[in-house]
Amino acid sequence: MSSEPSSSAGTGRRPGRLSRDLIAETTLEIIDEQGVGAASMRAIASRLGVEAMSLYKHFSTRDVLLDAVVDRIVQELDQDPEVHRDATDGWRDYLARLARGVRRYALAHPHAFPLVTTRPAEAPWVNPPLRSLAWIESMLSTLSSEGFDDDEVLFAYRSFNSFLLGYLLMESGAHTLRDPQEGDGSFAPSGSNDPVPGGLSPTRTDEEAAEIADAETTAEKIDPQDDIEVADYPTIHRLAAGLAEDHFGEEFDRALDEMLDGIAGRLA
Amino acid sequence: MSSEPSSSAGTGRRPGRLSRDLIAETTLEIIDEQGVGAASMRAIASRLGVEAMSLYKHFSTRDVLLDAVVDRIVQELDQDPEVHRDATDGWRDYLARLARGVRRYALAHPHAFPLVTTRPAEAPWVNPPLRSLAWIESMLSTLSSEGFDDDEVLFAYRSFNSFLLGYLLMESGAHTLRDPQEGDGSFAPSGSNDPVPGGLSPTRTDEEAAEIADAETTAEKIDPQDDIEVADYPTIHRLAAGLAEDHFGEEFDRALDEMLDGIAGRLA
DNA sequence: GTCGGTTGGCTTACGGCGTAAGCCCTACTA
DNA sequence: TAGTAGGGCTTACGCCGTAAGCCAACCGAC
Repeated sequence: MSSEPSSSAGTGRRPGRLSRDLIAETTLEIIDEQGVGAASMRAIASRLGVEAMSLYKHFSTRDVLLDAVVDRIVQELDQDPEVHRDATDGWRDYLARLARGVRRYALAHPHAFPLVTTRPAEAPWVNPPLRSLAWIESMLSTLSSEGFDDDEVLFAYRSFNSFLLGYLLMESGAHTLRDPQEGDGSFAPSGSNDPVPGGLSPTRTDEEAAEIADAETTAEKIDPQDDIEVADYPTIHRLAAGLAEDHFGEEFDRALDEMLDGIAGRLA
Repeated sequence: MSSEPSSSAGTGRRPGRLSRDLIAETTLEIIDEQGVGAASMRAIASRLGVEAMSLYKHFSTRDVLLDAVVDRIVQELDQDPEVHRDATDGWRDYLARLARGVRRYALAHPHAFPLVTTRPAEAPWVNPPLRSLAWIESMLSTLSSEGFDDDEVLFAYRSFNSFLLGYLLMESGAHTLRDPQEGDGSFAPSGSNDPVPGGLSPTRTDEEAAEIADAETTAEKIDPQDDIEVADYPTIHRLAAGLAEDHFGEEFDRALDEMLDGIAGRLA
């Protein structure tokens, strides 16, 4: 008696409430808020006020659903007014706009970005972070029509992908840290010959791999840089402040420019 | 009566058989063969001839075990004779050797590499693919002693990380594809407005995110490039052969060189 | 030699997961 | 108005990570 906004009475079972889009959107919400691991079929269904098995009427498998979430993220490029579908202002402008669009969606969904980057592709050249045949086609044909020969197109494609992949994974990774936990804040030595005293180590964080801690409220407690053994890692300690600083914004544009220079330099 | 090499009889329960190292090594074996998702506590234990709960005497949690696996991979750098711990032949040689060492371990463990790249870090600057305080210290202090000022060290550190991350994720991703499945080989349109007919879609592949199909024997069946709608993606179709080609080896060295040029160009 | 403690296995059990199978109400179509 | 298909629900299975506790084998002290 309280919640049905639309037509006839409705026992709460009205068909058609669910749809692929609605499910994928809700899943993305959960991932953004609590990480990939929290997006279980039961959790997604429950947020939709529905039983888990109902989702299977729309997605044959959780993997397929996650693929749809990835698609949904990538498709944010279609809505991005800054991103152009063709090179009206030259290939450089086209690629720069595309790159900034990708960065925008990567930063909008830091918990989901590892999904975009690591989910296995259907073919070896359907690369993250584009991951959509339509956008790949757009990029290849645009460069082609800008006078790139085939080798140059392929070189640009691979440069573009690996640059964005690396930069954005680094940047989004820096924002989604492991849960720092309460008690001892010491790190595992990890690099050298570690005898490992006992069972000191972090806690939960993720499940399979790309799952990332909730973080939400972290970001302050991470700085006790005196936790690190100063004697063992003097340079890290000296540069700690610089390492923690976030120049990603400015540096991205500069690095992007250099990557584009590299492409330009390869043109005949 | 058959398998005990060492001391007294042994009912098969002799303590000390298990160790952190042995467990981590076995886990890495399973991951290399069958992907991260296959490395369940029960599966690992069973390969060791032991019950799952016994592993918890050595690792408090599966996550901690996976961290140890990542450490183990990164520590392959320590054994790599091509990688030097200091810049006896200059910083360029040092970084190039380090980069090639990282590439070596990335390609040696393509199923595990996404784990290295996406596992949340303890601090925002403990970046993949180095992920070890000892190696980070080594790199920072080496560059420092080579005359880099602090800003230059940090710039080099970030360039190095993001370059390797992007390039190697692209390369290892190209080798670990989704299971192509038997029946219809058509892709999901994914990019444009896809109405999506029914439930056609791939099968199993992964679990959380970084899990990747077993692949082992794939790599042949991936080429039916006529599956792609030629009309919709003419440029992809035209470039399909080039896209499928693998120049990663040569291109890595060239791209690495350019990245190092970029660092050199930033020096005062 | 015996004996207590510690170590490193094992057993049991719980709740959550993805999902196969099948039911049944509702809404649309003829 | 009957028939049908779609979209929910229920039940159940086998796997997962792991908490709790048990017990044999070893080890150092007497």
